[in-house]
Amino acid sequence: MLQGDLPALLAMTFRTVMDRIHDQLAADGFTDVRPAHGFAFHFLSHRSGATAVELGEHLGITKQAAVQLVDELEKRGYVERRPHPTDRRSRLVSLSPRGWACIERVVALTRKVEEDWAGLVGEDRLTKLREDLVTFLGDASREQTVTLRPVW
Amino acid sequence: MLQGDLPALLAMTFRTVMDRIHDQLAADGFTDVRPAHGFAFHFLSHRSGATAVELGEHLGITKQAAVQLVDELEKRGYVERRPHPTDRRSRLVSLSPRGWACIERVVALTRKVEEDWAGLVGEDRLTKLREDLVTFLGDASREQTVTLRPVW
DNA sequence: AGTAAATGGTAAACCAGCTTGACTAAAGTA
DNA sequence: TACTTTAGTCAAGCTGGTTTACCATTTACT
Repeated sequence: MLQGDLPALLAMTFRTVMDRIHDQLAADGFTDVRPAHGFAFHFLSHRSGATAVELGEHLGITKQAAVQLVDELEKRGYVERRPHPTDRRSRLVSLSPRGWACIERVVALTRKVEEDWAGLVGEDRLTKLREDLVTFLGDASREQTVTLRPVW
Repeated sequence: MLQGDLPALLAMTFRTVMDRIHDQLAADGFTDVRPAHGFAFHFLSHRSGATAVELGEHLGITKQAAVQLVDELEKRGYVERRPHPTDRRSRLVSLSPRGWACIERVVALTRKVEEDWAGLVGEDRLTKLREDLVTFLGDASREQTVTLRPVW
């Protein structure tokens, strides 16, 4: 192991990070969150008060699947729903205190990973790595839509 | 877009590469392959003649799921099965000519991606990027098992 | 050699997380 | 006012896995 082409290395590295964060999250009592939830959290943390349809569009899933996901997150106490102020068909979804606590934990754990990596290769190389990835994505986005979504 | 923490960048970059390879593969007539198949192909290309159980272990799925996957790949002409020479319970799975053609195409497309990336940031930085990822994986493998498997 | 345990594969039921398609009710628009 | 669009619901179905149980063969042990 510990070799292979660049795409494989990217996949393994990402997988490793996800496993690590997932495990530590579980140790902190957040046992019922899947990676897909993380993307929902991230979206909701930036625009608190989104509709299920908007969430679905962002995650690249149907509105039905999005509603189902929100149902689940609501049942587990991570999000809250309230009636839309002007549109009586709609309901606004936002993070609950527990949801905020979870995403803050994820941010902290992510930062810790980056610190560890900086310790291994140095701030300088890590910065360049980040820049390079952004460069690749910028190049790709000329012909493809670049999204942050479940990988496969 | 085109920002975010390092794990998100890794995910987006990987996803972008996979989408690109998947699309180009489809353009070459390999329309019925999923990413998970790629891992099976990679495994089989290195040790031609593996059992379904071994494949399952490598992919991190049950043997039943592995057999199902092989059934599918056989039906689509990517792998062949022959009786195991010494163990009459078992059957050996290996890549068919079409399977080989597919994986060779994947290798070529992957190489093309890496060339494009080298063109964007230079051979030198790309090499360092690769080294850094290997470093991260090496570090992680002290406490976790690092595997090349579906990401989530 | 004889028997028990392990192993490769099969069969069937089930499940999660999505999809498609048809629908209701509210909102926007001509 | 009438038509179209939109947010969400309901129900059925699919995919890619899992669990449980099983058979047949091989391997290990005495």
